[in-house]
Amino acid sequence: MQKTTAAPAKFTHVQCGSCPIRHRAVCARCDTDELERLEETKYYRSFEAGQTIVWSGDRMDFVGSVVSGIATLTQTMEDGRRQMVGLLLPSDFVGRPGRETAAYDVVATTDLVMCCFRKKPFETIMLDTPHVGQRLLEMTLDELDAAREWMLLLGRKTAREKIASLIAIIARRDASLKLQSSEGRVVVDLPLTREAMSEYLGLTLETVSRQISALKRDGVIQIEGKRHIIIPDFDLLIEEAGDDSDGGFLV
Amino acid sequence: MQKTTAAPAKFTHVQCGSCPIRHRAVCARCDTDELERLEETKYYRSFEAGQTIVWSGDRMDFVGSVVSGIATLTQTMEDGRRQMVGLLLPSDFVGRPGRETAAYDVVATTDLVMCCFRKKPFETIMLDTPHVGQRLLEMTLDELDAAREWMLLLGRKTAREKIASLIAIIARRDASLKLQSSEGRVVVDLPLTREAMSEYLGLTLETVSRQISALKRDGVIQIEGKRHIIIPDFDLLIEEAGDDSDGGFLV
DNA sequence: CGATAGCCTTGACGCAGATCAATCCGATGC
DNA sequence: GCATCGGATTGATCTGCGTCAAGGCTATCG
Repeated sequence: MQKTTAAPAKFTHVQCGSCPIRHRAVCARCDTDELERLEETKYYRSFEAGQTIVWSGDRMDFVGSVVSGIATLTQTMEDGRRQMVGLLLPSDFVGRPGRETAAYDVVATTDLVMCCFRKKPFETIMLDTPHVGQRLLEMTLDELDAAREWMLLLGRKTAREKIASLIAIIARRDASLKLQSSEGRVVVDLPLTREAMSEYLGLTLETVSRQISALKRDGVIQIEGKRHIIIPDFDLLIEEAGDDSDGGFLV
Repeated sequence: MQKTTAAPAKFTHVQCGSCPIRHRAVCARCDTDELERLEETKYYRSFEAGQTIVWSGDRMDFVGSVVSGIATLTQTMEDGRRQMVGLLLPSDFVGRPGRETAAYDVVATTDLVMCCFRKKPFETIMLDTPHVGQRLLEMTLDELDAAREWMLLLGRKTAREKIASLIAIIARRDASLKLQSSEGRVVVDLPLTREAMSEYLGLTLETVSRQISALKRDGVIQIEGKRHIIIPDFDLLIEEAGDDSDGGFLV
């Protein structure tokens, strides 16, 4: 057993880059064997596009993070109205330590790979290894900020603004993963169906479709096929989104 | 200097019952002097109804929790549209450790007392004293759940359902503080103006007013004055709220 | 090749909630 | 007493988005 000492090293103990554990790379305080214990319980799971990972209310005995693909968290009312409340892109975390059952439907909207830990051992590690909890707190605070931005969108934005916002959000997340902006012009592949977009935005899918057509007609975006979108002027899109958050492409 | 040992004791080191520190009561691992260091930086602040505590974007060098009164977090778009994104009742926490400036307008909607800590020392304590971070993680996860419930409300509920939901939410929070339910019949004092309610719900204040009148007309609620509400049958209110979450009065 | 299925688009129409405007009610001050 | 002011109510009208319905595009399969 050895202590890792001193300066932040470019060193990732856990190969999967998306886990909260990743943060160890800049933590000089944790024992290797604590992470090793966690490693033991780690496993990967794959899901097909459209597959439901857990239903709201069902037992959920793992936590984990998305390695590749897209998943969504969705709430459903008795009469079937659905609202997406979480969009999980690669590196996002799912699962609440300390909760037995899922609070939302978790659905893979594309083919998906997740990196999972069984919940019990994960909770133990969290208690023993402060920086894991600290990392998780950071991530949760980020989620909360995103949720609040999302609330503004749901409560006050028009359909057109909602669509523009969603495209911008995905473009930004996309770019922060695989840097590809070339001054103003940005390209995105929407990873969501029109229906999924409508569940994200609190609209119907017809309205989503109409507004996308409108943005296209007005030259704010160009479309190839159904999902491939070219944004000639990102600042213009941001303007359409009615966003007061700083308009830069990379925040 | 002494270690607190062994079993969870009914013991609150910090008199203010609302701090994240409160959790120490059931933590056997922290040094008293760590908390004492924190105590040193603790101070109380009072605000008058209507006073803005910080503006979005301004420097915010403290964190803290509400002791008494109500505060709100609100986002504003350039053209003035406003959406509330946080409702802070007694015991709720404000402020993100690690962030320099406020991300939202924080406004006292009633006379308010807050228990504050300067941010820097608080962050230090958080690093040194794991259970404080753990408690904060729990609280943040609760906030996130609340935000997601709120998103369902904003995205999919009708005006009538939104009003019923808000009344139920406040009644529940109220009751969990000062137990006062008497089987079915519940009494609440709304701590918000119609305008604040409209900012919470993503509606106009006229619609709020109309829907409250409608619920009154239909016997779902009774009203004395402007703000004092009697709910003859809480289950009926829950039904009006379209809530799938378990309908019990105390969750 | 045509048939089926999933996803998307477009049109016609109706309604929930926004907007604009007038009035009311209770508290506070002179 | 009356005037003022902030909050709340109520009415009349307008409109953005939902609803219902028809049809198009592309991929997959027989």
